Amino acid sequence: MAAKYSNQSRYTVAVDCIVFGYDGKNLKILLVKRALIPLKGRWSLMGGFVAKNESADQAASRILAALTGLTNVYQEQFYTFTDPGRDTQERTISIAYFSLIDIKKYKESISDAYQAEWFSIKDFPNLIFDHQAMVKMAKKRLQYKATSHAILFELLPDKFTLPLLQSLFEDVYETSFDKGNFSRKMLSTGLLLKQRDKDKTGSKKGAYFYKLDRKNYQQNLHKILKLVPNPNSIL
Amino acid sequence: MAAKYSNQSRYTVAVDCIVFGYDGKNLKILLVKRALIPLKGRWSLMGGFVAKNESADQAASRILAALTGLTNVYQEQFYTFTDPGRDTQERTISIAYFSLIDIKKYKESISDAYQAEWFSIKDFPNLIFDHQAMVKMAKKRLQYKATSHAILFELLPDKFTLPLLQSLFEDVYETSFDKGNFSRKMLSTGLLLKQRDKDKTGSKKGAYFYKLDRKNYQQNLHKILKLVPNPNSIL
DNA sequence: TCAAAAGTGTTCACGTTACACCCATGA
DNA sequence: TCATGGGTGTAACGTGAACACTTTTGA
Repeated sequence: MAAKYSNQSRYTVAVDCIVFGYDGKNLKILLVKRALIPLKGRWSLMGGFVAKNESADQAASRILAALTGLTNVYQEQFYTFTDPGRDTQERTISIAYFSLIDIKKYKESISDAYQAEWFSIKDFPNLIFDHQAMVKMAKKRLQYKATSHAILFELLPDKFTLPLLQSLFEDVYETSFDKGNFSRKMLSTGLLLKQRDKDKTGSKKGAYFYKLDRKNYQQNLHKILKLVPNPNSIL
Repeated sequence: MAAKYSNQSRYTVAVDCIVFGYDGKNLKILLVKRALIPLKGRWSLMGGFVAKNESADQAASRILAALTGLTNVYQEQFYTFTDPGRDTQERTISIAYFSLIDIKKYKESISDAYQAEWFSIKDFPNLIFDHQAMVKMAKKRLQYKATSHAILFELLPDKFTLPLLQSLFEDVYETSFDKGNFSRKMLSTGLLLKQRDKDKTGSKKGAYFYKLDRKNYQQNLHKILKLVPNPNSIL
């Protein structure tokens, strides 16, 4: 075995996940009741420690899969929280991730091992440690990233309508957009494939379903800037 | 003393700094010869361990100050590297920061304790561990951030000319801009204060110096999107 | 037939681009 | 005086915002 760095402190390293979902009306986050001492039973983000032979990315995937049953989920590391006193039990570094999942898929594959619940991002309970700050930052990052990257689609079902997409954007940016301009802009990206069928639950006329064109998705991602109208006034 | 989390692994936590500078011609990074076993003497990023009673931000400031003598420097945490095998000595998490400094101020206050040298971002030696990946990612983040935030000014002296500013942007984005459009866009931000004197080293006519309006800087930051012409084709 | 939501068309204002042009000055 | 880089003017173009208009269909 190799020698170690001498005289250096070592800390536990955790991963915490802000799991975003969208129920058609509100942007939501998934919270769990903490299973560990201290603060056992309090609401917190889903998290866990980074094990010996895995990276933080792998830990985040493992933890999300344990909670939701889902794999191949959009996840992004966005900030590492290191305040010496942030965890009252012992010094712990936390690498924070946010995840975007289709809330319906979650319901199909939920694990009951954790007491998990969805809360509106606008109204959720007090969280332990610095988890409140994590949520706040995650939302900002999501807003920032989504101005120039087509990631919000990850929150929707495979088939979705333009009005639904618009209401998602409106909720994420807490504003409203002109429907005509919104639909033209989205369609101009070339990322959407129009389906033959319509969703008739929202109106009498019905709105066409669209699917994300996953083939061109990766290639077109870099072309898409300014998906959001008026980002200047928002961010 | 509080109880600890049992059965969890603990790792050393380091900070690595990508220090950017601009000499008037090329974007540069500051590298040092590693002082520690293993790989002692090889080129690497400036780094160090996060001590018991400091945050990673504080560690990054401390480490940068030790190397450059500079405080109050623009620094930004951008990614945490966690691959289990990234450090060959023992498992170490590294929180990476990039810093933007005025290369001339550095020369005034350099510490000789480290064997440090500036290298062009386009041509620098092989680095230890995953430091190569860190530099690559830092450059991308710098490009990304600077499209919408006036941070590149941190690389320039207090007084600078528009042609110099333009050549900096051109070097960062590896492209060229129309000088007329560039100057109008920069001036339209309201961030630049025209000085009475000119820089005559670059031309016979001379170019006016400008200063950053630090008073309105913070207030205007959020208003400025798309400082870079044609970001679509670049990023 | 009418209300309500989906979707289309059109105008106007503005910002960006490309490029021509003028300016200042040291050699 | 002329070459050189600094700086200004401007017409053409494209895009986004606003809003009026048409379409569809269940009640």
